[in-house]
Amino acid sequence: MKEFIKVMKALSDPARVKIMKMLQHKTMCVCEIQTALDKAQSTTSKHLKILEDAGLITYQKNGLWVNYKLADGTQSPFAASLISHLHHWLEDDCDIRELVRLLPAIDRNIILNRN
Amino acid sequence: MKEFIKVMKALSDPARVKIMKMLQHKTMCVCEIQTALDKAQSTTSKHLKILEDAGLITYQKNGLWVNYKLADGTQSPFAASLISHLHHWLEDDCDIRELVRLLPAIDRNIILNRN
DNA sequence: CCCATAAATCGTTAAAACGGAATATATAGC
DNA sequence: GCTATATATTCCGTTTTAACGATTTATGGG
Repeated sequence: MKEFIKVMKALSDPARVKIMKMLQHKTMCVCEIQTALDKAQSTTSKHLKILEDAGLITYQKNGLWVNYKLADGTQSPFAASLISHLHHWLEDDCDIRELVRLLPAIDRNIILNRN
Repeated sequence: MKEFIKVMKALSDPARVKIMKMLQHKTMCVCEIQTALDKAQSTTSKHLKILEDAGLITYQKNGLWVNYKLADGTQSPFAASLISHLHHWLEDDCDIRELVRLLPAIDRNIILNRN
């Protein structure tokens, strides 16, 4: 039950759902996600931790960057099921469409003014 | 998005999940649900309203009684999907098993000391 | 070793959620 | 219309959640 509640709670916040939908399209680092959500860095980091604790996302460190991606669902059958449903859910949601449209422009090198 | 969040939030509370799992076995009135959950009447009533707003349950009035049952999911595709998954999810959860085991003994007439 | 920097954690505040007691509403029986 | 009663709503205290700024941690480069 606790595991189930954890997954549901994780997906009960619009910002976290947006993160899931973005990661469906590409792996992203914290600063990219932060930019896309237009939230503080600490806030973004906390959302990511909640999703990770629920088994919905995983990360891979690469130097200073931490790259987040969708989990494969092996940690939790509930997470697995919801990850796969989310792939087709909210595809025509207005906010999500706009977010996805802007995704290609969100790049760590552009955000941090580098080439 | 709002509709999706509403469904997820509704299923983010153990008491509400328990209600869903009980209604999977039988239609129940508020006082029966209240007894099973061991919560105050107002608390129970509020949980039911949240589930109903999310399109997860419906009710039918019969005199003074209000009989709640699982929704058919026509109101929301998210609700529909989660209702059907819940049927097999948490079947071996300890608390749920115990709750279901006690279900046959939970009857409005017994609760209210009649017959 | 020191500096720069991406991300995580801590401290605090405001808003929302959960709980129960008390009250209001609605229906059945007389 | 009056009473009894099952449920809904209101009020209020407590806990949880989300947000941000500030600080800490961890890694790479000089």
